[in-house]
Amino acid sequence: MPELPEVEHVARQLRGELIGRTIVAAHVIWARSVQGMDPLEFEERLRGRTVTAIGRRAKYLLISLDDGDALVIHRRMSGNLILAEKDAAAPYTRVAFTLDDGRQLLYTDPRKFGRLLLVSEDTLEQVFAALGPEPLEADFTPEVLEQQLAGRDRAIKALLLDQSVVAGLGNIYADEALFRARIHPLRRASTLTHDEIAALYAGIQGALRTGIEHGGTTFGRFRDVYNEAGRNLEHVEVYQRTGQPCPHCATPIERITVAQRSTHFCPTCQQAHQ
DNA sequence: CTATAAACCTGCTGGC
DNA sequence: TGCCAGCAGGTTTATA
Repeated sequence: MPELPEVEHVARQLRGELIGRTIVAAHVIWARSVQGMDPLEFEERLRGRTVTAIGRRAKYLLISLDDGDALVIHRRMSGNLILAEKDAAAPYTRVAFTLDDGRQLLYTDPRKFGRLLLVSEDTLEQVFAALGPEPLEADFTPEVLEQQLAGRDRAIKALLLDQSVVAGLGNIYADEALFRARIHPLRRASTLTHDEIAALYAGIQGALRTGIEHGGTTFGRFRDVYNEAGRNLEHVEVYQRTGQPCPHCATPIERITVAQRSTHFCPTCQQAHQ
């Protein structure tokens, strides 16, 4: 669920709420939500730490701490970070942090797929080693995208979901980016023209920026730090709009399966062969 | 390199 | 109304 825009939105909210706050206590309720460390050690190392910065890499949220460690959170399918009052409870809370102002930061996750890691700053590089370029950073250019796709013979939709090709796209924004670029999701990457890749580049950035602008896309469970849904669903053009008219040509949107993921596209605007 | 399946989990939806 | 199969935004690992 949380793709780059949803993580970015929450990162921006937390930046205003968490920097300078001290974690008075951490409480792990579902042990497997903590990766690579005993939950007791996780709780101990977090106690008394002050938040110095909030960052994001791909779909990972980073909470930097005053001892040089970073709390890294990947919410996978159903994780949410919610700010709550002192004694408030949220359903499916897996890890709870008590802050020095009395409030709590609750990690909720019905499906238990999400993971929290506590790592030293110099270990971060390893955690992110397999990630491709950050699509909204200045060093991501159409040329970089072209290079990432060069010689690849897979369906373009599958490659957009591959975090080592471009980091941060998920099923929603991959479909949206392809629609914006008018590229059929099953096109082999190696058949894309220079111009099509340029259009795809613009589509990726446009879809992500629109998502961030509207506080992320809530389809199902995504909530922000204030437990509010994202507003981007009404700005989505093809995702989950099977049978509805294409916003560009009114042809009904179709749904197929690509790389085992539901995929939505306009059969008129996104032709299999240009 | 590519493709596919399964695993990790629970909740929701649609069909009967 | 009740039950059950199938599906869900992600990633990793195994197998072919």
